[in-house]
Amino acid sequence: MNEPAPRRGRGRPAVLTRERIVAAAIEILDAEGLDALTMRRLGTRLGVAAMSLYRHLPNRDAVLAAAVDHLFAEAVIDLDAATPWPEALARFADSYRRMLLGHPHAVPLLATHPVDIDLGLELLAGLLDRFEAAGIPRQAALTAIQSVAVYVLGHALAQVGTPPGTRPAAEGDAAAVAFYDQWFEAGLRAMVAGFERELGQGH
Amino acid sequence: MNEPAPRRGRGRPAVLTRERIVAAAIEILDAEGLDALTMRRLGTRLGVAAMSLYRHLPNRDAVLAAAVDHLFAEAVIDLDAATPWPEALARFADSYRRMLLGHPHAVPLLATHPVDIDLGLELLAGLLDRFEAAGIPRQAALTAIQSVAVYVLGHALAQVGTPPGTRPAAEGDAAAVAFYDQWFEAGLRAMVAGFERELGQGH
DNA sequence: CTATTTTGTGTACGACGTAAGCTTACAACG
DNA sequence: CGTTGTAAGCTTACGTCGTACACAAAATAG
Repeated sequence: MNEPAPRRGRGRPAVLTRERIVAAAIEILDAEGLDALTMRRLGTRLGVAAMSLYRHLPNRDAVLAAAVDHLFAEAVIDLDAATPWPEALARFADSYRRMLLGHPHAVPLLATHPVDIDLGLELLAGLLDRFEAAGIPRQAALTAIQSVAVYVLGHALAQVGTPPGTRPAAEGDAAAVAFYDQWFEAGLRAMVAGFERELGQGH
Repeated sequence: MNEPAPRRGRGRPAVLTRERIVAAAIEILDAEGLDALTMRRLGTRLGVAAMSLYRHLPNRDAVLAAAVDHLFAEAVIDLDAATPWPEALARFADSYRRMLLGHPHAVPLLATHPVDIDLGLELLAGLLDRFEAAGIPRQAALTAIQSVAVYVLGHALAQVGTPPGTRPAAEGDAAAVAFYDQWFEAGLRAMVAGFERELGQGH
């Protein structure tokens, strides 16, 4: 339906692209937050009327979903084929977390709009391979990966959802960041160690 | 500021209460979802004009925050003083998850609006005691508890955020429910086992 | 030049959150 | 009893949102 065949040539030339729209959406998100990401603002930023966006995406929610997919792609890592799965899993967690903290206003979005499932599997293929190489059944591998992913997302939600004025940050940001870093590491270590014990640590 | 002193007697008698409002909000949430929870609808359901609600709560967000606190209180458990902490932790996770799945439309809300911190600590006091009884430092206990809480929330987000038509549910709901149950158990077991190994399982 | 096709625009509608000022229904006091 | 004070609820109104619909503009194909 949308963006069907780019049958080039005919018709008024497009000043808008799905990609340009998504990029602008993420910029607004990062700069001003989710509430500021309105169709009108997005249009203004692209030098276009709000309604023009609807030629490329069916509604606001589709803009958000596209932004989610784009952001998730930022979290991919490439893994040396020699990396054992527990380390690969931890590296994925770090990378995912880094992406989330790099776009704090987008975290509630990622939490609410699950990434497209096929895209997700594609992006995680390299990680899945590390499990397969250790002879771990695909289902068990997916469980471990998803459990970690879910932990990382939940943790990021807690971190960005707590206005930095509140409790645990006695002083400035540095202390709060350290607090969350340590917490993150501890939970991640526990979970990975638990799976390691259950699945055998490879080869 | 709001609901200051219920200096009874004077003035027009109140047909509205904070509690009645919060209860109605949760009913709407459960029945029709977050988007349906508007001030006008909430007013209608209580037989009152939308603006009347503002006598009791400063704005819509306060309604949501109050609903969050109320829901979280549903998840408390009381623990036998003999329960070892790993079991207590797992029971908390189950209880928390049960509450979340009992209010699927509220899950994104819980994800976005962190529960009031003092209320949270109060509700978790019993659980914290189980760690203290095993001689585990408070900070380590909090890390473990919060890690589990964050995992549970993330998992619930994944479960309720995936429209049941999509991938893993080959048949109906039962299969999907079983899928998520098994995943949940596996991740939880891994994390609790990991903390057990790290903290010692309590003399 | 005309027809066709695609993209962007203008206008309009209904719903939202909520600010401001008004009305209503009580208790207290004379 | 009437008057007054006060808290609760109501009416109206404003600005903003997403988006349906009909139209204008800008290119190519014949």
